[in-house]
Amino acid sequence: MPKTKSASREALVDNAMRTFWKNGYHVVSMGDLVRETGVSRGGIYTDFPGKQELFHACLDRYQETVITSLFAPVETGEEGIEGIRKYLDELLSHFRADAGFGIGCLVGNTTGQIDPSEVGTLRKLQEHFARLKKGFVRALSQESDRGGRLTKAEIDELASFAMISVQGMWSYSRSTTDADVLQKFSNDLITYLEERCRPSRQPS
Amino acid sequence: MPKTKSASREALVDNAMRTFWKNGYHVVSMGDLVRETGVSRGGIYTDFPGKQELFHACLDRYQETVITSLFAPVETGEEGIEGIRKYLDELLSHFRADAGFGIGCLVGNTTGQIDPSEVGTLRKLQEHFARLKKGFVRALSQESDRGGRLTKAEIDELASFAMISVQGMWSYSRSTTDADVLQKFSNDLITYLEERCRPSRQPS
DNA sequence: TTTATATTGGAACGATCGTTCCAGACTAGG
DNA sequence: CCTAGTCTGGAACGATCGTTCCAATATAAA
Repeated sequence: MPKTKSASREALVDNAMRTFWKNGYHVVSMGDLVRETGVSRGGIYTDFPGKQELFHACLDRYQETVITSLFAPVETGEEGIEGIRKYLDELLSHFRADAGFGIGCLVGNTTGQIDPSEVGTLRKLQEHFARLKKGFVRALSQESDRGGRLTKAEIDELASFAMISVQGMWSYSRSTTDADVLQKFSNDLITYLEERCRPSRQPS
Repeated sequence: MPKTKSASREALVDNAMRTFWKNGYHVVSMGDLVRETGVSRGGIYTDFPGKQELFHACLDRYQETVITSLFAPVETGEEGIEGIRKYLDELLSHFRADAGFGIGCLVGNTTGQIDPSEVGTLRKLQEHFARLKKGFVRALSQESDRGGRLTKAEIDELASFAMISVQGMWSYSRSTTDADVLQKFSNDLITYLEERCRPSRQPS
């Protein structure tokens, strides 16, 4: 029983993920996927029951590869807010590498076009946001342990703030070519997080 | 020559706007629009050359009605950051009124599914973001004149930060039913803006 | 009422959608 | 060589898309 799959089959999900990422689920046709992945219609349908299941696999792959890589400084690092800064710097260098309009975040893009009744997709989006928030909680806790005095509730709230703000940054990146604005946004966010974590600040 | 258009024709763009807003441009079919607007196919095509032009009219209507109303405390008020707070409060009450998943911002949702080569649509999105930023610049300038010491560049940067963050808030509102998280986000954003505007804060 | 215009609802068009199917090409082992 | 299993490329399906068209209907002016 020959098991060797062709090279194109190995990259099926990766290439499909990029296509969905750039153009959006509903715009991408099976013909587009055949062209962009180099896999025939028959090949795609032997691996996946349909377009939606392939898309779900792309969302999973997005988590396993893109997010795991980019989010590592926050998710597995030990540097507190500095890890968040490194995460944002990586996002910005990706944007600059595109040299034009960004493609945003696959999950964020999907959020704006999802029917809430598609619970399967919706849950994947929610898991993504929960993952980001958890990472921020982790990094902010490290920072707080280093001398801050934030309560768990305050850390939780601040992590949500960071997650939602970054969501906006990636949404906006799809309609601008100005890397400076995104860079300054990143700087401001880090500034805010640092101020909130520093014990020096005292409300009257 | 009878000029009176039927009541349904008057509301054509309004109802189409809500349908696009909730479900997204590519998901909404002409059949959906006929059902949701109560206007016949023929009627729609006498008023607009096609689906895309109707959508553009919806984006314009969104600016004229929704944004003009919600953004008024920022855009025409004289209350500085307090105007921004009122704007965010209105957004939140709209979200709570939906009692479920929010529908986000029509422009934000479109951002995630637009092909950058559709320059007509893209420019409308950019004009929206520019409008929001301009409003925030206005409100922050009022606040700064009231005793702050921000430079024009700092105000500009802070306005961009607010615009992008709010964008994230609305994107996230489509995948959550938790109004508290959005409320806290709003509070945090206002807190940050106030801190930056207050002259009392001195970097070492 | 008659006449002219506005609007409807639905049939119908070609294009394209997601999906199915399969004859032929390819690959590896005997 | 032959055989068995895998994959391709494209034809073809029914459904639905945006769009066009028009006979029938409703409306308002004369």
